[in-house]
Amino acid sequence: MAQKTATRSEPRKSPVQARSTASVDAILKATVQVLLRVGKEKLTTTRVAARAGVSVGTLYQYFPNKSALLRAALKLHVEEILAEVDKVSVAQRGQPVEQMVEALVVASLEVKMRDPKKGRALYAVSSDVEGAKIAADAEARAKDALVELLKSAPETLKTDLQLMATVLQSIIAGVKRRLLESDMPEEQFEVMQRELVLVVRNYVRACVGH
Amino acid sequence: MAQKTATRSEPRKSPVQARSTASVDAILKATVQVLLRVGKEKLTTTRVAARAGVSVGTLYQYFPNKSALLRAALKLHVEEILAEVDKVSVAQRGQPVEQMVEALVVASLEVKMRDPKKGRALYAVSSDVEGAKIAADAEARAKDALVELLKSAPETLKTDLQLMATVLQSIIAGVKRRLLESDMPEEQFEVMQRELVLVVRNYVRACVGH
DNA sequence: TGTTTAGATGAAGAAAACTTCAGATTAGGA
DNA sequence: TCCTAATCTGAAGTTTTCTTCATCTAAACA
Repeated sequence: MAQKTATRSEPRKSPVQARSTASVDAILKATVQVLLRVGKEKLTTTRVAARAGVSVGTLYQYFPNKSALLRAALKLHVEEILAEVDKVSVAQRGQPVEQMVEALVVASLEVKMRDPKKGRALYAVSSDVEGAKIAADAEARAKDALVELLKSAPETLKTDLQLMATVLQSIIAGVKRRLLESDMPEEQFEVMQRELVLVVRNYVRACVGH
Repeated sequence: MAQKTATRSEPRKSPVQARSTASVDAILKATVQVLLRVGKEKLTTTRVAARAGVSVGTLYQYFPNKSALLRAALKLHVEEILAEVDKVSVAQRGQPVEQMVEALVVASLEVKMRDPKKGRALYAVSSDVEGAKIAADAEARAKDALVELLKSAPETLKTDLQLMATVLQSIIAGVKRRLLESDMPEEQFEVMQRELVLVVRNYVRACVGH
């Protein structure tokens, strides 16, 4: 008996020629655009294909189904952000903790705010079970990186680093989301950022064994 | 030409007899249960009706469409939580700020953690455009309440109260979400809560004009 | 230039839900 | 008890979207 719930996840075919790579890129880009314009509910594979300037068939050549397409788009976005924040992590290695977390805050908010609409659109996708897994995975990796970063600090931290990292992540994510959801003016953004910096500085200061 | 996109939002009919009220309640309860068991993607009106022990027709008598049904369920949940947190707000009126925010943190986390699965299930719904509006609305009201609460504090706060309230909300929400999404053991929960209390205490302390 | 392989197409089939409505049931009052 | 209004039922119509596949086009290469 053939398995009924096949639902493959892997791409159906790997692009080898240039034009196919272009197609995949266009499709992924179009996915975000459609998500932005009509929302997840009314996103259809046909619509995505049309926007990408290809036919549905082409889409299905690279993505086994709609769900996989959305997941791919989400993953791409998440990885991009992760890479940016990682960059900051590397740059801050060995610096004083307070400076570290300030840089982290600035970088985290900046990245998200560069394209708030994209963030919001993809955020809807991540609420699916599959999407949540991707987001959780990225968060876990980011946390590991943060722990390593904290380890490199000159100060002795009396709080458990795992815990600290989780708290910092949660706090930053909370503010990030708030900024995303309420599209506030640029000025409000900076005020919030300053405030968040204050919060995390105070927090890590409290974690330093004197 | 008749408008094609009617999509009414209001209930189709108001319950007047006891049995219809019971039906509505059952349907709303069933919605959450189905959401929990099969997720938003596979939630169908028929399935909800079946679980509620009524027929689809009955469901459509009170909810014009699936979307309205989900919205109603979300609203109910949000209002319940809001009411609980409001209760704490009233109780803390006039207390020192640090105590206030501690109570707020405890209450916020406690309420959400009482039924984490329900929270997570409904959270998926709120990512829809309509759902986001409901959540945002509730958050705005909660913020107003928080501002009032802060006003009643004996200390003089040098930071703008609107800003403070927003920051506090964002931070608490961030941790709340983290706790919801990663179902951690009870012990981890308490550690996080303690840490969050530390964070908000430090923050409000910094906001007090000495 | 001819052959082979990768890639693209889109009409059509299949599946899944939503939503309606005409008729059956039940409750409450006269 | 009988009548009316409220409520319930669920099969069937409608719509929507996913997904496939036989066929066509373009690229690579000898």
